[in-house]
Amino acid sequence: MEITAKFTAEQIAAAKRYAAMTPPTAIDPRIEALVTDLIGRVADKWTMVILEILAEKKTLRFGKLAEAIGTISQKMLTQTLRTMERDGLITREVYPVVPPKVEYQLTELGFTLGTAFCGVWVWAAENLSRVDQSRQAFDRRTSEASQ
Amino acid sequence: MEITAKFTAEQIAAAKRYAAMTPPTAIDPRIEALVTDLIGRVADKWTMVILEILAEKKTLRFGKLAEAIGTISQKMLTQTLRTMERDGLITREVYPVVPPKVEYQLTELGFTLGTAFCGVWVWAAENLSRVDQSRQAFDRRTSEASQ
DNA sequence: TTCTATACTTACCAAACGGAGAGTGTAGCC
DNA sequence: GGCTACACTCTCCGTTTGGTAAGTATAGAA
Repeated sequence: MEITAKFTAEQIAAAKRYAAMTPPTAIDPRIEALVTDLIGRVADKWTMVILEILAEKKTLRFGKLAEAIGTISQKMLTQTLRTMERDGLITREVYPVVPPKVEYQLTELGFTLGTAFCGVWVWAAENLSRVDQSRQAFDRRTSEASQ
Repeated sequence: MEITAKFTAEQIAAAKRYAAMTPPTAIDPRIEALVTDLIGRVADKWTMVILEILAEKKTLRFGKLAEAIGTISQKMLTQTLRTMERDGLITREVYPVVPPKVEYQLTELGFTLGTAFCGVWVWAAENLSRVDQSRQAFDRRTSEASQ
């Protein structure tokens, strides 16, 4: 699988270890709510993309990051980076020069989150065509049904 | 401006191993876009919760599912379930009785996705307090800075 | 003096999200 | 005849999201 080249063998092994664990049952609902909330914030499109790019490129300036992502607006990039910094996923180093220079890096926390997401990424890559086929079949069924 | 938190020697070593093991790879951007898109759709709050509940309870009717989730609106539940069915994550079995009876189950695809997400779930549970501390520190820093 | 580079920041606006609440269909019970 | 159960389905409407475009700050080059 091509996509797995993005991750180290180590990361993939870690993801598989996680995956082998049975999902936790009976959990304190307050904790559960917090975890769900955290996942909700962390699991958005741009956060994942940035996590992935920074895992690969190590250190990037704002502009280079924007370039690497390709389609993101400045506003969203700033916003996402700020949130990630607040959550402790990345570090933001400002050089007091003109024109400004700011470098972003993953923290260890960000790195481990990337590792955890690795499992989802691999799943998505492996099952892309299956999902696609399922969607097509579904759409065919529903359009027939509506006639 | 605050400057970076430093990595431990261990983390730096890990990062170096990681760097050594990860040659820059070129992935078909179309595949990448599709995967990102797929993850984006699949990684939303309700999908994850439903995945989790169905993994545990195996088979549930619409009403019981709503009850198990607790806070979801009918509209969102219907919508999320329909999308998941389209993506091949769940099956929807309709019994032609009155009043209606509909049962939902995970497919194998849905089950494996739940498994993949388990890693993120575990990460979130393990790092909840670290993220929380990071946020508090960040908020303290920024409120100081704005005075 | 004017222009350039860079990382934002702000204002504005359209689209999407998502909740509340009412409506739908119908077999069987009272 | 009227009521109930269940799984939707639809409408209205406030909130959130996210894009575009313009503005900010300032050292150094031309």
